[in-house]
Amino acid sequence: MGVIRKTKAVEVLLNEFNNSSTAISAKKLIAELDSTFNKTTIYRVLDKLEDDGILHSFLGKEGLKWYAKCNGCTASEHADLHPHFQCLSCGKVECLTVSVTLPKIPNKKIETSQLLLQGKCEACFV
Amino acid sequence: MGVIRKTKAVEVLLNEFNNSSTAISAKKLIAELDSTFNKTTIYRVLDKLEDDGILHSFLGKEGLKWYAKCNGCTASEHADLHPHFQCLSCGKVECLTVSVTLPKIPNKKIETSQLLLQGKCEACFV
DNA sequence: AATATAACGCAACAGTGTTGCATTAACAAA
DNA sequence: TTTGTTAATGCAACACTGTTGCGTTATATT
Ligand SMILES: [Mn+2]
Ligand SMILES: [Mn+2]
Ligand SMILES: [Zn+2]
Ligand SMILES: [Zn+2]
Repeated sequence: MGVIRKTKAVEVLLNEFNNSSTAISAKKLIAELDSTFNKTTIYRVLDKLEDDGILHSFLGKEGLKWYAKCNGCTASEHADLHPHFQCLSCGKVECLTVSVTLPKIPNKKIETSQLLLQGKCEACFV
Repeated sequence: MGVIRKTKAVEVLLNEFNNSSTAISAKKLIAELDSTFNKTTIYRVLDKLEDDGILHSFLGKEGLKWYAKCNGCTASEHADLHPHFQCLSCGKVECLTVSVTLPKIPNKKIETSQLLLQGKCEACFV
């Protein structure tokens, strides 16, 4: 991939992620930017930014697709093996910087994994 | 919940799970039983069996819904906190009986978690 | 300025799962 | 066994997230 043009949509979406400390769902971006960009454009830009190693994606509750900024990823190597957290009260989703020790599974070759923790974020469980 | 009638659909679906050591996706059940039951019926029976603590569900690759037999769950208490494995070659999905040690997350109250391991099953990585 | 083509908007579609409603079947009571 | 209650079913239409094809527009290069 690569060769990405600096269009309005790319600029606006990158801004969203640079100004956010949390992950953002495609659904929310579409809702917010509905009047500015077609949803197809949003999906395509997110796809491309992921291909280019700028964003990574994962599935949250109900199979919704979430995106967040990558940390030192390139188009050829994605290292988004960290777990994610989703608050069941406010819906906020974050990348966690802790590392998980995966269980040893005999007779299986584990290539990747996804861990989604759910519960209450600091603001919600007081 | 509870008060479940022993209908054909319930019987057939329970049989599917009793004869399978792996998890089964709603998608596959619908494809297989298409000529026998309406997909709505299948979805509803699966829902109900889950409510009654007989099956548990989780999301696999691409957000597809998978079901598997529960082990000592009741309608009031579901303990399906085990991880799941999905083979990226043959698509097979299993419940894993290992226990995961969740990372300690400060300032968050973890209530539940989902760990999906992906890779190659024994039959596929030879 | 002219050109190449990536990115866009739009409409239609794909796939999984849900809902409303009339009909049928399970089960208990008579 | 017959009757009555209502859970379960089939069907069609829908909801929702995400995708595809294609003609048009905008970006970047020459
Ligand atoms: Mn992340
Ligand atoms: Mn399981
Ligand atoms: Zn919260
Ligand atoms: Zn396999």
